[in-house]
Amino acid sequence: MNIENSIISEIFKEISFSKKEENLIENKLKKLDLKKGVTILKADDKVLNQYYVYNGCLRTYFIDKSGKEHTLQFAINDWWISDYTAFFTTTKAVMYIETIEEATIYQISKKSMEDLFIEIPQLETFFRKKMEKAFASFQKRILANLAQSAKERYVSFINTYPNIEQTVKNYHIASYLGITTETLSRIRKEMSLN
Amino acid sequence: MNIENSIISEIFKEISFSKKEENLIENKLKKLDLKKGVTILKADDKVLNQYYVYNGCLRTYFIDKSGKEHTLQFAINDWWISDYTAFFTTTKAVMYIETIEEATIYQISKKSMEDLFIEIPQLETFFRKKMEKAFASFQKRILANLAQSAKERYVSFINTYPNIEQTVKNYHIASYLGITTETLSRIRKEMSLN
DNA sequence: TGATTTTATTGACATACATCAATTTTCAGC
DNA sequence: GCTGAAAATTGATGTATGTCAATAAAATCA
Repeated sequence: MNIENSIISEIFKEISFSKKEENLIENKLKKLDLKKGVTILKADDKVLNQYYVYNGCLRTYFIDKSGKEHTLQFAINDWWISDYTAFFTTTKAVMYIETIEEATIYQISKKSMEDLFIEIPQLETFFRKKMEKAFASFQKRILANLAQSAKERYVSFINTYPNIEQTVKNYHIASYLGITTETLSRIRKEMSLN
Repeated sequence: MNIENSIISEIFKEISFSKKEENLIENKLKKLDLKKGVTILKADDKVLNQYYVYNGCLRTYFIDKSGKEHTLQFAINDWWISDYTAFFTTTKAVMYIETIEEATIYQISKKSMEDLFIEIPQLETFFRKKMEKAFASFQKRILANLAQSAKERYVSFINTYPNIEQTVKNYHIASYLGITTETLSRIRKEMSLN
């Protein structure tokens, strides 16, 4: 088993492929080694790819009309990342994607995915299930925004991503939670007192 | 073509089925005629089904620990509705679903869907694409909550659902936008002055 | 290691929105 | 059309979080 095949079985660990299928997939994946602070997608770009994070950390963010950044998602090992709205609807990106630390990712194009879905139907099921999970986590996030205070959201954030504070800046977390860095700082202080 | 088949071609209008396939689907769908104010799903219920809204209006909402309701979604003609997080993960509901006005809906179970996906692969594609759209609208909603004021969110709400104000109560809209009815009332007043 | 830049913290004050209580308006059922 | 209940509005006031400015701490790099 060569390196690429072991990656394939790592990415799609739920599925076992024939040698032929593995080769098919292998030809569609492109490995990218990225330094910290690299932007791989900008607003208005065409969104042709999604990315599998092998290691490192990336984030997607949105810049609103007043110039403020809002983090939609962090992606670490074994997560998929893209501007999915644009990716699915074949419209232009509204999001930016950047590496927060050095990262190795695998790129796959929409076209390749559609081809693969025809050749290997289990892949469609695989991505449908990934989508279902991502959908569920977005739902949870919407409910959290509606029902919880900034402090409560911060607490569930650090429970959900226990090690992420070593990697990401406070202003990334604040922009994910929908608060300012000052407010986050005050919440952290208050928590450290109790 | 009997009544049921015309419903099937209405629900799955993008797909053309063989007679045999139509019969397969027909046997999995159950029609429900519901009065206004009927709850079809409660928190802690097992979520075995999703529902296609033929007409009328429903909403899914969440009750937080302080007893407040938060509307996640409205569903009108040609929308699918369920507590998807629970539906996908086969866990218990956290959401409630109720009719806001008289409605006709079609129920399909998770088990039936899985069976149908094997028999009719285009159905898996159909639902994957529905899921992608729903995912995109959730993403939009998260970004709106992060980036927009209550007034801006209200304006985009009435643009997205232009006729819904005739059907739903202000407190439904407020609970969808994450504000109180009083604040919504003040926003409406302010808008009527300009 | 020290210099410089980036990030985080703190304080004073502003503001959007919530809360509570009192009306007013709308709606449903008779 | 009348009556009571539900929904919406309004006013007074409270609070969580934002904004702006200053400083402190941490990270980067020559």
